[in-house]
Amino acid sequence: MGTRQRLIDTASELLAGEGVDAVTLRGIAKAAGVSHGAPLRHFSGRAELLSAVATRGYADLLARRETLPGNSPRERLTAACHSYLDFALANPAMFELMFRRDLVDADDPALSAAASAVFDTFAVLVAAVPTRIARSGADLRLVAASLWAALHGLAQLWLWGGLAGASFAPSPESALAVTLDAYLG
Amino acid sequence: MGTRQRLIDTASELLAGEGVDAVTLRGIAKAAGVSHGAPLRHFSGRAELLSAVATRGYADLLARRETLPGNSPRERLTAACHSYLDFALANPAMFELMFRRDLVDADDPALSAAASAVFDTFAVLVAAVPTRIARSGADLRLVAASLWAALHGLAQLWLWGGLAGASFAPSPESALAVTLDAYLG
DNA sequence: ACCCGATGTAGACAGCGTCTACAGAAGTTT
DNA sequence: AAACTTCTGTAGACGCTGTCTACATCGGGT
Repeated sequence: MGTRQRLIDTASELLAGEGVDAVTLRGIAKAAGVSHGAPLRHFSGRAELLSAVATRGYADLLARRETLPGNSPRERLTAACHSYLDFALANPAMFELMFRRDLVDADDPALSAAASAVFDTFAVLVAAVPTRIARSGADLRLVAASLWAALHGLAQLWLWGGLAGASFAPSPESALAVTLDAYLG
Repeated sequence: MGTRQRLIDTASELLAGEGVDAVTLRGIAKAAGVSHGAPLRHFSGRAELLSAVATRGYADLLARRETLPGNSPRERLTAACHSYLDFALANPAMFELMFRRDLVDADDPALSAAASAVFDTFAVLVAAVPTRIARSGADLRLVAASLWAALHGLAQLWLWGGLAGASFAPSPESALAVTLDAYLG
């Protein structure tokens, strides 16, 4: 296995184990057993290495779409929504990295392709379900974007800690149920 | 005006003008005309200073709720939703700071109070509107959280750049319209 | 008049990303 | 086979960051 791939693997493990702050070039290099300057032989800088990590994150997220349970399009869509939230809650650091513009090279073609693929497959799932909103004549891509944003905000706010507030303590699933009801009910 | 307040003001201007990366203790100190160690006389560290800045951000966001146009509760709710999105798009750096756990002290009581106030007033607005979902018997606080998350995700994804993708270029307003239709339609 | 806490300054330290100089290994060309 | 070039890794340096400490200064209370 080449050093480049080991750096990506090590960075992924470090990310999952220690959080996004621990993913430093020097820390990755040390964890991978190379000198602090070695990563720059394989990546132009930190952003490029983290982009490779984030790209794998999008790929993992997309892989969950391959085996969605459910017989009807509607069931598969709700399964996809659950899988998005599950991914974020199970891999909070990776999820954060994937949407941190300052840590990642937004112009990386592999990264944006992986991100687009995630959205595109989601849009396909949405288009297959005759939602109430779709019947109103709205652009289906727009509906998909809106629902995706709702999911994303749910994951983000939950990880942020704002939805576990004081007097009322909902579970992520219950909030998701309300969201899905709004769009699909 | 005390040095402490000037530091907060300078940091806010720096944040709005140069982005979240530019908000460094040393940069703020220089822009405020004091030595690099002076901020530590007024704040325990960077997180505490940025928490004060973010707290003002939540206060500004809340202030927009004071003068919402619209005669009916429903109109005021949609106005509040628009104002949330407008705030995020008009103050992207502040919006990012407000939800960056790593930059801010989550245990700061003033900060969490300001954040809670924003959500609470929103929940009040939601409770005043007889949405289709509310009629289904769901917890109104849960509905408010779900709608807030949808708004938040819309703002976040738009600033991230993911919603302005390739073949279809929606405006934030059109996406918001779909979201509002899902919850209120 | 004395003291002491509050405020600000300057210097130091470790850690960070990145650049450069250098060394060896590997492969290619002549 | 020899020479040269490219790839890969190391070590050190630089400027930046947040934070800590030592020192000066100033203002009010005893």
